[in-house]
Amino acid sequence: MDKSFDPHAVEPRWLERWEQLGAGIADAHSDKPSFVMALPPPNITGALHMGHAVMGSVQDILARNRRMRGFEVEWAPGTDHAAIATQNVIERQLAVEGSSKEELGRAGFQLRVDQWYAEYGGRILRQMRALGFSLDWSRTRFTLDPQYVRAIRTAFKALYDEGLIYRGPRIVNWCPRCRSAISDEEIDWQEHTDAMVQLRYPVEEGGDIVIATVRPETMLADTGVAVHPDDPRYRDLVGKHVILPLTGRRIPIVADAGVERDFGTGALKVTPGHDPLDFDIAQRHGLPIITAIALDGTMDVPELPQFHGLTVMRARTAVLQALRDAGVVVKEEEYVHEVGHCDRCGEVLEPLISEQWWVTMRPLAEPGIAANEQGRVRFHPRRFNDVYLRWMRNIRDWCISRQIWLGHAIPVSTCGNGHRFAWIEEPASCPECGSTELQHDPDVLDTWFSSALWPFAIFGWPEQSDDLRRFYPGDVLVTAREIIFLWVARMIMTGLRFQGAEPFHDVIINSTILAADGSRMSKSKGNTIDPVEMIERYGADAVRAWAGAVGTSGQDMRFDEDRISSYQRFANKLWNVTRFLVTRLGDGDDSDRIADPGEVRPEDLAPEDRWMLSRLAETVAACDSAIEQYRFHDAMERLYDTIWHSFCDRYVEMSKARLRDDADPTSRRAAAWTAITSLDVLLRLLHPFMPFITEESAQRLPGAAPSLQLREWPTTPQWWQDETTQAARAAVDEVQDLVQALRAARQEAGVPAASRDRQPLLVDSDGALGHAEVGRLVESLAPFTVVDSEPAGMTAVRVVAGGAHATLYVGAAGADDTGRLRKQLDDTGTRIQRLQAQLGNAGFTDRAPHDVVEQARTRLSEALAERARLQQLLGEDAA
RNA sequence: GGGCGGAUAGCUCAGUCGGUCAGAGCGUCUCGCUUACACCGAGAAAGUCGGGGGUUCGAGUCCCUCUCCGCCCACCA
Repeated sequence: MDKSFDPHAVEPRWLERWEQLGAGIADAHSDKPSFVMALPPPNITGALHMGHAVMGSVQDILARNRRMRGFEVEWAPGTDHAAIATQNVIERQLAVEGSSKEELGRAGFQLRVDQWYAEYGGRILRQMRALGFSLDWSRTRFTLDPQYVRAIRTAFKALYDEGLIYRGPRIVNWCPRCRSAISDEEIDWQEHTDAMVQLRYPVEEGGDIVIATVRPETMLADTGVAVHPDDPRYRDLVGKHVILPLTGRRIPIVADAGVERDFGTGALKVTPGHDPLDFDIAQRHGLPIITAIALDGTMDVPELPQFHGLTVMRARTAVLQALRDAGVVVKEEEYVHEVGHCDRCGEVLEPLISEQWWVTMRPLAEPGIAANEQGRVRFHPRRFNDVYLRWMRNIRDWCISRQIWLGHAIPVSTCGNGHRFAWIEEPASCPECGSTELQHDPDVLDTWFSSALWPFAIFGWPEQSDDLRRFYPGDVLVTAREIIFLWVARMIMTGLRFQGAEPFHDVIINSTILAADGSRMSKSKGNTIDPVEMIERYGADAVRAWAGAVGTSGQDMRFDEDRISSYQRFANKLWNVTRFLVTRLGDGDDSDRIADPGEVRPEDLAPEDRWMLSRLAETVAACDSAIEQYRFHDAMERLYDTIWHSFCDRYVEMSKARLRDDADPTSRRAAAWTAITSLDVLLRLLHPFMPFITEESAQRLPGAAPSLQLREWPTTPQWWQDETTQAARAAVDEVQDLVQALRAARQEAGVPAASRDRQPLLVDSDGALGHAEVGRLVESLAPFTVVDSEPAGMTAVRVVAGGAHATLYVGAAGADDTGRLRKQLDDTGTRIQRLQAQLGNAGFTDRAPHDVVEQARTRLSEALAERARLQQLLGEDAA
């Protein structure tokens, strides 16, 4: 075995082995209980980022844990076509090449898209494989697969026929760059500082009214002025008309409760064609809608040639100047507000009127709300339940049409006689009148419409396949906070609508990884971290262990590379303790493998063996509880601590002498059995977190299985926690406390902390183990030689640690231990005082729980014993 | 404007029912290349738990309030 763990030599071997074993492939016909998760399909817009690594690692912890616990685990991978995002990426690429999608044409563009998906889709899947994710690669899906397309059309047609999908002119968030509508959830709000201007509109019947706006250019499309009905300032003006400057249009003043009296001047110009609130007001008052901005984001006002064709920003300046010239500008001031941007391309959105397809959400949301309220779908951390419910309760209709090239065509046609119908297989003629003159709807669907069907579409729906029957509903979803509305909520709604059951019962929101300076990671800032780079640097196990340790708090987490490297060292530690056991216990034939020590009788076990078994039992219980609560960081920390500090630093150190060739055979076999058993249990517990190193180590154990994934999850026999074991556990803990105190005292006495000179040591207390045993264990952990009598010519340094005390002897340096003992006595005294005060308080003894009071009593008696011992030693000095 | 989250050692973070909860890793300092591991070991220093009030026998933990960060939602133009 190599002296240090080399992840890059080991990882490919295991990836191949798992593949050969088909470890991740689920059997739809097995009689095991199933456990199902769908991996959130990454967008094929580039490479993986740290978020994918965290999300996937968290899921793989569960997948491997459940597999070892006897579940038929289906963890389904796939990728998403991400229409707008991908189209933007490719268009940008074309622009760099001096080309464009228009130049390529539809077919040429599609070719380009297919190439892109083939190249990057494959790359993303390979990256996830490199992370060791035990996904079911045999069921890899893509949202553009023919079967998947069928699912989308089936869902669309069902909702359409039910009347839940409709088409209509509404004000939408329009992205002039993507040339498409987007949904409310795809808006990226950013703070802008603009000028708020007040304009004086003359009232036809005399006087005027001053309105406030940050978008003066839209006044060209004003069709009214609105004030609050209860506003005394304007009550007399309601019903009158203003003459709109620049255009000369005569528009009414209306009263609408949607107007905020306290904002601006309390009077609002109504531009229904370019503002959502104004659109609503216009609807309520029957005001006409005028469009002044075209789909490309330029002014569309042919009757005003001085503005026609200008971009919105230029028009803003030009119109404002014209208004100034006309003398209607009353005031201009800076104003900070939120402006919507396209979250795919960053362009400022333009609210405008267009014909779009919509889904009526309310009837779909109701069952989704109930599912959460009744605890059938729960979010972790808990607070996300409220986030989900608030959105669901205020849900609005969903704009699902997009005016782009890439994506799923809306499966609707209109015939020459005006009949419109949805279809699953595109028909040759109109089902109503037989007309063959069919017009295919030009729009495509919002990508999230297809994603919303993921949990059942991947299993073959609408076919009633074996997979669908077996793997729906699933169990757990692990995903990022930012897509709770875009994706999670919609999956719940479609699952309930089309399958009659929620797609999962637990939703784990994983942490968001921020850059080291606390800012968001983003490609534009160039501060993203590629997980593959981290794997190259530290190994996949280290990246995954880190992900497990930080992934489930659901909170923001600053990226900390040092923390990843600490898990690389941990892997190396584990590797080396395995290597140690192999060299000590290797079988003769094959020096790379540990020999089977055979059965061991419990009565042959030494106290430290039982101490270790007791720790193991605790660790298994702690891991189980942590994993069941999705507190993976607890499990990871616990394993790190038990493996490094209990097993390596303590147990193996205490057992080294017994593991030598020349040790007593019975004792040696007991130590070997305990060490091997411990390592075996710990490797199995750790496997979901660090699959590669654990597999590689486990291969060295006697009777190793081809993969840990085929092993059972560890359980512990009752006797690992019985009375004898508990007693041994306490006694050995006490020895360790004594050792620590001895080392500190020795250093204080002037012996370098790391000196290997073995000082003589007189063990004064017997403890539960007896003199000889305590002496043996102390010698195993620290550089002391236990003696029977006080050696001559050396200075005694007395040490008291809880229930134990000993005297060590250092060179005649004249070290004085009374100062230290006095200080210890003082500390014990204050501890006693505090405990006595607490126990003397009736409020405490009466109201605190019994075990807490008992604990305090125990601590007090321990402290009293320690004080007595200290006083005794110091009293001898005085005498 | 409403809501949520965070503020704990120099740094990154744990801390569940209020009762050994003042913790880990990294970093720093001392000392040691002890044949598993220097990707290591032994030890040490280091925190008014953001500020202020309150509840309680007892508060990092519960309540109120303030400050500073971050996020989500929202039709104040």
